[in-house]
Amino acid sequence: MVFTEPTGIRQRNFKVRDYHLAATLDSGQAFRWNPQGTTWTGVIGHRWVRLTPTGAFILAESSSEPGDWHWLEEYLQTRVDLDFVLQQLPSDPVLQQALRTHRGLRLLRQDPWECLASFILSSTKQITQIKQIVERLCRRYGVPVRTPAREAVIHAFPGPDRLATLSEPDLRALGMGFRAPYLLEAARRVAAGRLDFDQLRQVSLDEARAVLMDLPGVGRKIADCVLLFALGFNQAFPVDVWVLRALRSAWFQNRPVPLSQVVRFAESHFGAQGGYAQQYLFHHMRTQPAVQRFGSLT
DNA sequence: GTCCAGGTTCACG
DNA sequence: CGTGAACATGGA
Repeated sequence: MVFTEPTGIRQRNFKVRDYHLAATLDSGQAFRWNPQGTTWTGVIGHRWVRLTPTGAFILAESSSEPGDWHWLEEYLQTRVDLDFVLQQLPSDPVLQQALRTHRGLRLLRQDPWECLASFILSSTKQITQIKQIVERLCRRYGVPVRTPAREAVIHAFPGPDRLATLSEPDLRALGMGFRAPYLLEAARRVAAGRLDFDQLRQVSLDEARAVLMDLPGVGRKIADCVLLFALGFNQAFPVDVWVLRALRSAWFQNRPVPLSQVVRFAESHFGAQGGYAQQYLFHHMRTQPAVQRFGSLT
């Protein structure tokens, strides 16, 4: 069912099962979604998008010609059978607690360039600050996106070709500090075709990770974020400070285990769909008061 | 004013 | 190879 409103907005209802839109869009995977009540507004590619969960559906609105809407199903991963995925995860009580609490949280499938650039900017930044700096970058260097009447102007994420023309001072002027040269080099490498995301999808996890980690400012954690949130490597398990805390606390009895050992453990222990486990644990750590995070276990 | 943030790099021992 | 400090900036 597709129809057009007088304002030029195209709408479509997507039937979904087990889809927690708020948790998905607000769990630190993507940084450009803003809530107004239960409605979320953002940009996917060059399209303004508004999403509203309504029972068994997600109402999607776009101001640009949406075509068959496949781009949105791909982004939201609405076709993924969540039960099939989650049943592959270990039965550890702590993990199961997080799965129950945030049932319906999904991994998105984002644009690799936007994902890489955003996470280069994420290092030692709070999520609110990451959103701010990404927004500043889009407003300054992204092209305006077609928006419905009365809606605020919004910009697409600037492509690598655009950022590659800038200088380090240009980027530092946006307040990204020591991350500026990292972002610039990434943009240049992608713009020049020396980093090809389509190629990364064809190789093994280890090979793709090595290519990403060859970028300055991209270590294991940021590489795993891109592998998981954009390239479809569901085994990738980014370990940041929050997930590190969760793992040390629940799987290592709070012993000061080295980060490298925790990382090694995580990827083998959580298996082929470990990335989903990681995202549930991360969101759980960030949303639950410390005392009730893991039920009676801590 | 202090502490810390979805880390990475580099210089040590 | 494991550890610790430096790196910019600003929110809480």
